[in-house]
Amino acid sequence: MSSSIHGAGPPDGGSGAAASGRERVLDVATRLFAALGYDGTSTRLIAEAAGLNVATVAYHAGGKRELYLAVMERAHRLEQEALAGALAAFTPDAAGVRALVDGYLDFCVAHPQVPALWMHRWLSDAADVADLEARYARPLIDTIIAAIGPAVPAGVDVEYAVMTVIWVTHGFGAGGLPAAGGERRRLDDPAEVARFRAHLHQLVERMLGL
Amino acid sequence: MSSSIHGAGPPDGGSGAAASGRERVLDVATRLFAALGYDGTSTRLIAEAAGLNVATVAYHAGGKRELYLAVMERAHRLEQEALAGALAAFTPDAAGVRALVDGYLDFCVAHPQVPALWMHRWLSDAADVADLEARYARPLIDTIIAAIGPAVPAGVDVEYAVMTVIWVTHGFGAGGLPAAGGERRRLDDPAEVARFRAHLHQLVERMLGL
DNA sequence: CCGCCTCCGTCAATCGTTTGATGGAGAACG
DNA sequence: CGTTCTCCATCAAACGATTGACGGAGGCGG
Repeated sequence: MSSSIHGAGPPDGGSGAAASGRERVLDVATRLFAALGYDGTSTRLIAEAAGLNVATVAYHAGGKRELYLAVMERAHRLEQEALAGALAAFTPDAAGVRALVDGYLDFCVAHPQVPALWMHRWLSDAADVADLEARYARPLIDTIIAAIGPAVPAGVDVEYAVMTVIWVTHGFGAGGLPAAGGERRRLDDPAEVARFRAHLHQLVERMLGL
Repeated sequence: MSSSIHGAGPPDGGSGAAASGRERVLDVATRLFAALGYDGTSTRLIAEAAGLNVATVAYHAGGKRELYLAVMERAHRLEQEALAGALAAFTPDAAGVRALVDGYLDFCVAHPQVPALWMHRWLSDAADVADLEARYARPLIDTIIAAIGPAVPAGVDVEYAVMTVIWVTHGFGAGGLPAAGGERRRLDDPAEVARFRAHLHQLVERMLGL
């Protein structure tokens, strides 16, 4: 009976309005889920961070699980669009691969929650999360493989090569380089990003023999 | 003490060893924390899986947080000892680096919870976890850097090169290669491990120019 | 007897969710 | 015009369930 609430739902289709209502809930939830994980984030915390009541969050999101899946879905779609844009100008040579890798790193810098969300999903065994992976992550990987295939010489495992770039980029984006004092150097430090970018360039070039 | 920690003991692959008391609690908690994360694991679930009462778990472990830190500490020490053993026979050349990488992958195969525990720690911002990282993870990284330094040519970022191997290996160990159906191919599939090993060999050789 | 281990019962706190009610923005109607 | 009615978004309060933790009692080998 209560699930009809989501069906009638927020009519805020136009993205012109300021972040309010469901949009604000989604934004706050994205940040919290990325930082604390699913189990570590409570609906009350989301509500408090959004300046709303617990019931209002449930009203807009339909429930914690639905909210989490909506957050993941939006993040994946964002990533998908960024990749599509980068692939539109792709050429199967060294420069093209470098631009593609650069684009993905830029995307992670612009949307720092994505690597963390992906990593949390990575550690989950839930069925609905696996479904999300089959519908978004796997096609994304396949798209990249199909595109860069012509630029990769024989003898290289293209699938694991793509996964290598993703794993390394997400490792840096979500965790960063652990420094001596216990702090981390990651996406919010431009100098560190530049250093990692140089490493990533060299890594991809040598891995693919370009 | 800690006889089962050393390599001579059971490879803790999964068959419930008949350890009792604190040892059993630690084993069960390791498996659950790795699979479900800290927030996703309840003390009652640990107790049930260990065939003990909730209060008994608390008696042996002192509390959930202490139990988690003890699990992490033991896992890190395990890793540290494995690394020390591998570094004892290390030679600063291509064969030595390959053997080192092989040894770490073997360790992750023998102790499949470690990559997942690492990844969960990677995503945490807790102070005691950061302390754990400063006391174990960072020294481990530094040890590897100091050892392989002579084998790495100029122009390669040794720190990120080491992190690359760790990120990729843990990415494969904890998450695996996402297949089309939503399932994953990871450490429990020997054929997939062999395929990943080949990729890892090639990756390290080319990355380091060996 | 004591010391170690285990369990039962219970606690306050927090979890995700639901309910009933409130105020406001429009549409419908007179 | 004013009045009435209907949504929509929000809230305070409470629900049952579960969380981590604790005190105290019982068993048991010494």
